[in-house]
Amino acid sequence: MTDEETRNEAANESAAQERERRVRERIGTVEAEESKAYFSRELLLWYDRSKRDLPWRRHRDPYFIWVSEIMLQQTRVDTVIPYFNRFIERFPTIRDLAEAPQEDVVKMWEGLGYYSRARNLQAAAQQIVELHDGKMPSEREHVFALKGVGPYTAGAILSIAFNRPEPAVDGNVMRVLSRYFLIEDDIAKPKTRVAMEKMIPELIPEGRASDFNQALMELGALICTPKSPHCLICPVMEHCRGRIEGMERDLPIKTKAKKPRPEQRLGVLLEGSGEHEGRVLVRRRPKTGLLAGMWELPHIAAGSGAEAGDLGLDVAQLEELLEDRGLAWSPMSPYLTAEHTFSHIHWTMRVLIAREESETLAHLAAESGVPYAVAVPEAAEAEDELIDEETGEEWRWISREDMETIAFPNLFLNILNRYFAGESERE
DNA sequence: AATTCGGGGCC
DNA sequence: GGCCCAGAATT
Repeated sequence: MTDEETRNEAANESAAQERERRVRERIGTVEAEESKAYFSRELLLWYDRSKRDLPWRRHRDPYFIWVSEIMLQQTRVDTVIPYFNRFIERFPTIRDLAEAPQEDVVKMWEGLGYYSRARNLQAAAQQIVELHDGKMPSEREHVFALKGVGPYTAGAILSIAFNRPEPAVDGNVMRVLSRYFLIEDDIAKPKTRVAMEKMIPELIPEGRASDFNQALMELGALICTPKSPHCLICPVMEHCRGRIEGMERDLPIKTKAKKPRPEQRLGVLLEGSGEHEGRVLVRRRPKTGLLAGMWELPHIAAGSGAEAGDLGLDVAQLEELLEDRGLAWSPMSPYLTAEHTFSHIHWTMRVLIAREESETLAHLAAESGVPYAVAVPEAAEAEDELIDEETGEEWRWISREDMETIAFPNLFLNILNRYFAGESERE
């Protein structure tokens, strides 16, 4: 074999390898394309026969879609359904929502959590009335400009209500995509969501954006569930790389959240007497921060640092809070202890109970040396309502009937409902 | 990019 | 008891 022949041979060889590489690449591409087309096709077929009958799916009213999507943020479908029905009954149109008192809107949200969602929802309704004649806009920038509407919700409204081929990537979608395409990026990172949003438009079949995005989430909710996905009945299991590689239980990859920091709180349920008979003292939280603007029983941060565990010091501090309001009361006794976990804080709430004493009785008791009248306010100007315009903090004596109009977070809602129901559970 | 916003259901 | 959920706003 001459040198030239050898070179030709080598050239042919490398050309053949090159052809084969291209063929493989093409097959890979074809497989990838078929895998995508298969995914979209089978997912839609499955959705058409399996979709749930949900209240907001009975009409394609952008207002209903919008309200449902806000409620569904970090919240399960089963939890949302009764809230959605009550909300739409109370506020049937965007204009009704825009014109309602804010307390009514928050009251309808009571127990759902993330209460800024309710305030933002109403603020956005007012935006829509002012800027869009009370009708939900269908342009991306206008939808995105609404308060409380981020990348997911904007995409959900545009695709579900207006059938626009926009991505609506939530936790469900990231879980499904990470398994089907075996994507090992950390879904806790924003850039992973952005990358997945880029994948969506080419997966959406022509004219089926609304159904496709809902189908993706429906699959995540019903089949491709977090812990043990139901691969055997999954409509796209044949080409799911996560399942094929045996990785379905390891995906998606998500860095762990920190656990909530513990906080001890000491609260008081003060029963009114005299003109406050049958009422209970409550306080409205500042309009920013945790549980902003919600009502609660008065409470303080208890035992931190060196004084941890010294209930006496905590009680003294709690009493000072009431004295500042010009109040007097009979001795406090343990009432109950409740736990409550937020996403970033864990409360252990000890609640004491006491009965209001009129100023006169308190004075008399003090003068006569009766031991249980523990506080005599110097400047007793106990008004029924005290409002701090600066912070939004407010105090009020409320009756059982007031429970129907002012909004409490679940922790206090449960305590007060039990109290007004007449149960007397003591520690 | 990290933290702050609730609450409940499930394993 | 940890994890997750049809996330957005703020820092």
